[in-house]
Amino acid sequence: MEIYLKSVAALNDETRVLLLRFLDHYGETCVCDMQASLDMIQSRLSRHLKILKDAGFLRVERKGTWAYYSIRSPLDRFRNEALQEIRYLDIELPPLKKLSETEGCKI
Amino acid sequence: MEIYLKSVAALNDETRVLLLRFLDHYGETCVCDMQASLDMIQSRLSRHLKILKDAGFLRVERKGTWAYYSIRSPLDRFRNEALQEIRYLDIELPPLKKLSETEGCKI
DNA sequence: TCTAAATATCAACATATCTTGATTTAATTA
DNA sequence: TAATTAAATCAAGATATGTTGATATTTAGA
Repeated sequence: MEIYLKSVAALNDETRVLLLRFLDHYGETCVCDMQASLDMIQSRLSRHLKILKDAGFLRVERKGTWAYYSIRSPLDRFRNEALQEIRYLDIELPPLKKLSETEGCKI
Repeated sequence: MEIYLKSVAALNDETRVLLLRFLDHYGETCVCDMQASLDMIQSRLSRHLKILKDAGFLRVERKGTWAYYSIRSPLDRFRNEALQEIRYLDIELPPLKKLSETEGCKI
């Protein structure tokens, strides 16, 4: 029950669906760039990323103070099917702001 | 967004997972037999069946005062994968009590 | 049409989840 | 080690969802 319900619960939120879509589209991104691109409060973003990670959808790699999130690969059948479903949704993605590469984040 | 989020929300509840598992295992069953078999309060059962139906997982057929629910077929890829996932869960199913066929329900 | 049985819906409360701002932790650099 | 930046966690209030008992609806039969 555990894993299944956790992954379904993770999928059951518009913010997290957007995050999955974002990372699926733009690939590995650091938290501060997501924050800038999605105009989302830091604690909120961090919370949802954690939920997605704990549910097996995301992986994190730390590089210094930055944390880079990306979609875990390979995903199992169910999670993959969910991601597929999300690809078909009519969600408008904001442009990616890569602050981290230029002037730094300074949020 | 609508349909996808609705179907995910429907999957995001232990009671509804149990109901899907039950109907997947025993096939078409009337509400009063589910009520007896699962020892579940009527309004609660009715609520969850409605949510599953509205999310595209179940169909209903009325025969007199009885309502027979069953898993809709065919299911789309995502819902089908979810059902598959549910089949692997370690859920103990109660035996099926077919009151409707014998003495009637009289709940 | 009155009654009864099966099911659906409603209202009130309980519980869970999300949002926000504040605080804490971790890593880097002076 | 002190200061700074990025990210994680916490606490409180707001919102959504589930549970229950009561009521309404639907259908069948006397």
